[in-house]
Amino acid sequence: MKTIEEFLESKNIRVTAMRLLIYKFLAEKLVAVTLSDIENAFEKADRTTLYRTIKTFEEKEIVHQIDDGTGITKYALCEKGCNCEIETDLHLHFHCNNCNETICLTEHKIPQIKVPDGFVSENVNLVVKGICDKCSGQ
Amino acid sequence: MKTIEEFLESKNIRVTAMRLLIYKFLAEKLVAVTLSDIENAFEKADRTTLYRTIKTFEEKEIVHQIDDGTGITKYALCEKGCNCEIETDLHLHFHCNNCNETICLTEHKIPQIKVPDGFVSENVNLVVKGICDKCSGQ
DNA sequence: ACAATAAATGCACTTCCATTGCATTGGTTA
DNA sequence: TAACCAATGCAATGGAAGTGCATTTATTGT
Repeated sequence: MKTIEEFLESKNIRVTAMRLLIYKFLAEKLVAVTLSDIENAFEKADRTTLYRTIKTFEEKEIVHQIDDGTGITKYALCEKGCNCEIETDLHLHFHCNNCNETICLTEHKIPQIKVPDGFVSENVNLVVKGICDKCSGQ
Repeated sequence: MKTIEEFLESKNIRVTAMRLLIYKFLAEKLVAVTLSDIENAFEKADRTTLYRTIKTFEEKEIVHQIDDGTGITKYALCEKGCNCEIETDLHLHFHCNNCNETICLTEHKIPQIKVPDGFVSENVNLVVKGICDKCSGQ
């Protein structure tokens, strides 16, 4: 078990206090978060720093971006099993219409999608919307 | 074969010059368009009018909205076979990373997606990204 | 045909998120 | 320790979505 510091360094990400905090915040969250979510969690930090930190994490492939159709970009840590750097690795995101949370269903792989002749598929974005387990249990 | 006027009236949409123009514009396009696309096509018209016209078309279910992950909402006319008013009717959208166009693949239905226990699926958004037939033929 | 009514349009404005430029701070390295 | 480069913070911009209100246009009833 590596420390977070070691992990970040192994990904060529310089370790700073802010980055550690943001990484921990993402790690605690089980759902994808927006920039504003992070902003609200760290009122002291500047929005730009958070933005650029996330972008750095994205470039270094420890975070991936999720477009769940709410119009606001969300981000989540890549987990074991998430090979989002491999374009053909496709997993599912679930957006709850009730609590508005978006969850990575890393273990749910997407079936191969057929496209018409002449089309080349490089990437697939699949978002299922509905009611999540927490909300449906109410 | 109904005229456009008759068609709009059958959907309880009042016919105006602007609406006819916008409808024809959408009908000519084989791809989904953004509000800005429409705006550029009709420089005389106000953006608000275009915006509200599209919203009206959407409400009356002759246009559907597409979220292709570019961050900009696109719209396309519903075609025969597109029953987008039925939430379980799901068809595929293809976004070309080369020409940036988004196409409705109405005839390609989405396979049933399994979600974990406790999750209720109401709606699915599936966008395949890659290279379209026109661009791949180059 | 005309007045009353309702819908459509146009203009101005606001909000929200994403993104960039630039100056400053802070950490690394020669 | 000086020089350098990356990270941070502040300010500002841009783009898209959405709203309020006044005006124009169309519809309806008398």
